[in-house]
Amino acid sequence: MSLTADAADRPTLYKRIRADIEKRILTGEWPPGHRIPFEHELVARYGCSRMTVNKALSELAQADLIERRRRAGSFVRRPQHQSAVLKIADIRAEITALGRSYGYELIGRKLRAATAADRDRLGVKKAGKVVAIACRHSADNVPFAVEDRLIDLSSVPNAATADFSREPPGSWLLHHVPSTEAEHTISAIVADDRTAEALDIAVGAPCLVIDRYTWRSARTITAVRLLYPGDSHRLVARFKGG
Amino acid sequence: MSLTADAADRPTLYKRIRADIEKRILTGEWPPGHRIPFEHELVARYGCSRMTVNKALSELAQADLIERRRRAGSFVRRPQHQSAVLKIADIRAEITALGRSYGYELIGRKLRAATAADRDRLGVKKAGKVVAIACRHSADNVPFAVEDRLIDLSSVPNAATADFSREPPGSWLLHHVPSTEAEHTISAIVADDRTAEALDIAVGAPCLVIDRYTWRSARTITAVRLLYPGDSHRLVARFKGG
DNA sequence: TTGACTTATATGTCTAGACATATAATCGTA
DNA sequence: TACGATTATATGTCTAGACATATAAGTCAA
Repeated sequence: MSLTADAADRPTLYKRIRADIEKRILTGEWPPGHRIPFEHELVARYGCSRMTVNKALSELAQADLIERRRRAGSFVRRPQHQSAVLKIADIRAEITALGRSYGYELIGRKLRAATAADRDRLGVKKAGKVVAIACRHSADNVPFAVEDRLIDLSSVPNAATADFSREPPGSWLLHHVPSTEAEHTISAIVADDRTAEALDIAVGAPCLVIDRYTWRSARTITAVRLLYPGDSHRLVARFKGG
Repeated sequence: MSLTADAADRPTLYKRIRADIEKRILTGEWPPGHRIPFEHELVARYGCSRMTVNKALSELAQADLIERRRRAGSFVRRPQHQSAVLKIADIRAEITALGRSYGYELIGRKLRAATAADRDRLGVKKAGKVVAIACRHSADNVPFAVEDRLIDLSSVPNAATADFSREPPGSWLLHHVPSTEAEHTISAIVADDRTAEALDIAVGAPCLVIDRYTWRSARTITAVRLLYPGDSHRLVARFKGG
């Protein structure tokens, strides 16, 4: 009765159930640890089948807002201790998203047998060939970031002949290597002579550093270090809920 | 037949379907844009009901791995342009997770009517009272981060009388204010005299800066700036899939 | 008190249907 | 050719059941 009669064009039922519960959690009405009603109670309250409330609760569980325990019930999870999520975008996308013009410039490219330092950076043990690339990204013709990259040719042989003078290696890899996993490390340094010159900032000025290490099913692909002027560049992360 | 007879103790069917598809996407066998089999085809292939394959596909859609379009089918989504997720943990948790001892020290606390600068920092227009707190976190008795925080008392009146000499304001807020939203900005600066002294580093040394602005349903709660020694502290972000 | 066994129950998964709905494709018409 | 109406179809949601399974709680004996 409540389904078609007075529903008008509200969201679907399971979404409304999910939103109802989410709201109570987010407002603190149901604090962490609180047991939310059993499925059969929600079935009675909303006058629907169990599959419908189950779908709502499953999605809340997937979003880590609640924890479900057999025989015991479903419980509001305690917040993940002020954790947040930061999106590190592709540089070109980042710049164009700001409505600025993107510029790219290859500084240097070398093909060589991996040195001990290279192997260390890539986290591989065996010797092999690598491409080392240095390049610069700019926004509205102002240096935006300098990139220092190593690509493992044993994983990406095509990279040996790729033309990085026009296409940034990041974009190239994105289009030539299927989905990968990556680990980022963010830190801060002060600019040395070379960095200062490349970024057109003062020696000793602060720089934000992003080190990204990328692999694909246990095979190292690439290691890259990005340097941004620390006072002008900012990474923004938003966090919502639980 | 295939369910109980030869299944042994493999994962449940819908999970297996989801994993099968996910694998093909991640290995590149089904590249971005590829149309994955229709539900009724998967029903035939796995010999199950449509609800089962629907559950698998719905979860893949929720994870942004595929896009579902009515009448057209389900398609592999193109990767989210090298975006990543970074967890910014609570400092105490961060330190104890590293197996180091956590130390906390209140440097200063002031209750005052909000100055123009305070209001700007909190993003509020009306005048009101605020608490300004300066404190320091340490790991194994070595300075780990200095914190400079502003709490809006019109949103959190209790904070006026809270004892921040033993409990860090971050933990206190976590326990006294229900779920909030936050925005983080990460940048780099060089240490000035005061910062250098507080962190026991050299003047001019690089520092990682996290500015966090927290609100709750359109009400500002707190604004905090955390300064970390840039060469020793690192934020690590992992990225998987897509 | 402790440990082993039993039972009750909430969640987990699944089915074989149903109708709703957005939209790609087709067809007819101006 | 271009546009508007129609149709076919894949997904979206939902039902009223079913059995599986982990486990909290109760029971009983050592």
